[in-house]
Amino acid sequence: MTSMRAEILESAARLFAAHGFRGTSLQDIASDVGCSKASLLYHFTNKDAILSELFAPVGRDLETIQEKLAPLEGEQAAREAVEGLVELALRFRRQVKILIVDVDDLLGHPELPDVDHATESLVDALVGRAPGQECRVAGWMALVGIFLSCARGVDVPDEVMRVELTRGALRTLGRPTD
Amino acid sequence: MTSMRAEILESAARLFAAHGFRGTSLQDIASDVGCSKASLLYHFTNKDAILSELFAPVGRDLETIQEKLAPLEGEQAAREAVEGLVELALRFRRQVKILIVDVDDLLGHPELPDVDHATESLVDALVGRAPGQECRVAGWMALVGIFLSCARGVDVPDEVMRVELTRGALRTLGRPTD
DNA sequence: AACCTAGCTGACCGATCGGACAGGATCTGT
DNA sequence: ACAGATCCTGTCCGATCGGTCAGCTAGGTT
Repeated sequence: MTSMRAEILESAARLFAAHGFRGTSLQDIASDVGCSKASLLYHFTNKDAILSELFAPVGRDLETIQEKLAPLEGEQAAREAVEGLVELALRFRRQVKILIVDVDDLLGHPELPDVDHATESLVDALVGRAPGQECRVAGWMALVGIFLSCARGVDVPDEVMRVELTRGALRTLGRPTD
Repeated sequence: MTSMRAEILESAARLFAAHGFRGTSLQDIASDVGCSKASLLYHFTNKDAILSELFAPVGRDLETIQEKLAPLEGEQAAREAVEGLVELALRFRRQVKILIVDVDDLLGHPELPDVDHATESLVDALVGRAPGQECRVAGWMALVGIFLSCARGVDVPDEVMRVELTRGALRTLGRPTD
């Protein structure tokens, strides 16, 4: 049997995905795991800590992407940023197994790493160099769409999805796919 | 001064946008309006009714789009569907003034018109005819992105946005823009 | 004056929330 | 056998939730 902590995280991720963070009570998680609510609060200091731990890798990955992106310029930067975000989205889906549902609710959560700001910086870096405001909006669409697609748990093999998302995002950004 | 009902709807829309449906209490709305919580429940039967009224036009518009889409085929259908959704998104932003934040939370709400199913049908009709599954995912991205862009309140003039979104969505769908 | 109605409110309700805490159960090292 | 640590739970708490209800107030009708 896996550890209690892991089970809690797994259940929490699934329930947060299904009903949102605010829509999932500690009792809901405890019932799903099959333990008491107090047991949750033994392993995690509070409800926010559960969410925080689920999102920790996301914050780190976003930082890594930004660091890799910083010295680059132009089309290469855009391409790498998109691929980085796709990578992140895929890992999000495979490993952490949390499916973002009420995205903005989560992003605005004070306990989380500053995903919102990090993403905005990426988008600025990504589409700021593209001609006009058109690509800015389209870029937002694509990037938010990437996360949302993963959030909806679109049932597509990872490899296929990777290519699709990368191409789709680049296409939306007004760049040729190859 | 505008009517009490209108003020409640306006405040509710703004607060739902800022903190989500579950994240906004009746007391929050009442404080924002400057009336008592009981007054809200005099004008609306319950909290769900407020949300329901805010979303009513969306359900009607989606039905209209579907009806117009039904007899069409191929590329024309895709184009019209996208434009219809853009139209909807713009009206969403201008008139209703509600900014969808926790999208899936709202879409899954039992009191709402079946926006989720309607949207899915549209996406199926829209990208089902495109070659392969690639466009399916990309289509999802684009459409969800359209709503999300409006949800984020991207500050772009309507006319510009309309063109951008239409082009962006069509481009993501793998169709030429003109 | 008397009455009715629409709009609104304070007080209250049961349910549920996140969280605190003391203590039971089990295991390990001595 | 004993002690300590680890893991887990039942119980309780204050706060807040959505919602109910009796009643207040002001304006119009008779």
